[in-house]
Amino acid sequence: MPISTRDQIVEVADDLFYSQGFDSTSFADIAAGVKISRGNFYYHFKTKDQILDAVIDLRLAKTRTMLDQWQTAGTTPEERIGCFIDILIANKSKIMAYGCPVGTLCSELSKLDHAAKSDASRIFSMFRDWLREQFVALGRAGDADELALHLLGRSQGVATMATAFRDEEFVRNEVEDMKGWVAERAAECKKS
Amino acid sequence: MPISTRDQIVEVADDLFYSQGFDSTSFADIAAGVKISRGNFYYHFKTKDQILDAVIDLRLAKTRTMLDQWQTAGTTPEERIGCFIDILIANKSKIMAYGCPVGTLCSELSKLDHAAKSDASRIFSMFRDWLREQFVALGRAGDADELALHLLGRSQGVATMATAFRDEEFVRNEVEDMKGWVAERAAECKKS
DNA sequence: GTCTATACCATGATAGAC
DNA sequence: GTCTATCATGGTATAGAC
Repeated sequence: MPISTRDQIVEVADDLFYSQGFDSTSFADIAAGVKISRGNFYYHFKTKDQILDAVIDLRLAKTRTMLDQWQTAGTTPEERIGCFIDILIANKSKIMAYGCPVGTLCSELSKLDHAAKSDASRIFSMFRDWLREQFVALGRAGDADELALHLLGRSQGVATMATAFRDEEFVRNEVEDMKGWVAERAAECKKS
Repeated sequence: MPISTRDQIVEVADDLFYSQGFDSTSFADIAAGVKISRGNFYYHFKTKDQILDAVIDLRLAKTRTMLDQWQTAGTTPEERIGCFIDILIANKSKIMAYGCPVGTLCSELSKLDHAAKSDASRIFSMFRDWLREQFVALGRAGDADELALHLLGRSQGVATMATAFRDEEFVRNEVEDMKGWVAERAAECKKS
């Protein structure tokens, strides 16, 4: 089954919104990426905001798929949380160039005071909810959400610093430190 | 002494680049903020990049002043590091709306692949160097730079999450946690 | 569903009067 | 140093032929 033009547009827009930012990506950029005319473009999407909505939906779906994969990839909650932490390594190059796709989109939409900013933060919520479940499974039902937010925040911080300093060693160190932190939370729990 | 038009332009541009982003702030926006015509504007700055350079210089100077104040405001390294952590509380409202001025500018300029992106990261370096000195003074000469980067990263993560979730309690919790972390680093040191 | 052509506006930037 | 007037470009968006 060939990929529909609409889906191609959303895929290209997804990439460009990440690498160039939402505001500075023009319809012409996207049309050129899909190799269609601008007129054809408008047949599929009437406004730029509609493309943004579609891109956010795509990212939500991709995130869902990824979380489901991690759910089966790891045999313990600690391993599954490790899958989350490891995306900083797996996507290192892109993160050093463009930051975290979720964090930078949320920040940009906040500055633009864009209507879709709460939709974008739902991608974060998806990670947050999944991480919270993992911490609950780890036996930390009491502070699972707090721990989830903390870890999400730390990964964001690493991404921002990686973009500013382009320091691979820092990323690796922080990833190890975060994994150690998770192990400590797990150990604290068994103790009590 | 009245403030020069040039300085007013840079001050207004600084605010707007923070609240709206660099790319989506137009010359018209800045001119309107200073209440001058666009023609007058071009007398002072020929290109948008020149204003960005001036804004980055202003932010470097403001950061320098702030760091010098903290240097005398705190009597111990731990207290001085506390001053850094407390900006998350002091600027909470703006951070929830627009993120960290340094982090979001670096991220935006990276996506735009702008020539000034390395200049912007020099603001981060200024914080990093100052924090490193504090950790050295705390007796952590061996891993001072690593600890400085870690703390800088954590503050960035808190800022990004604060923008996405607008959760004041999260910010307060993280601030307390970061201060506890600094106290632990100090204690580890006295022990050995 | 895809194209060309085009309207319209905001923006970065310039020229020249005062 | 400040203004008005103006230009060129590029971006969003629409109309209509194929």
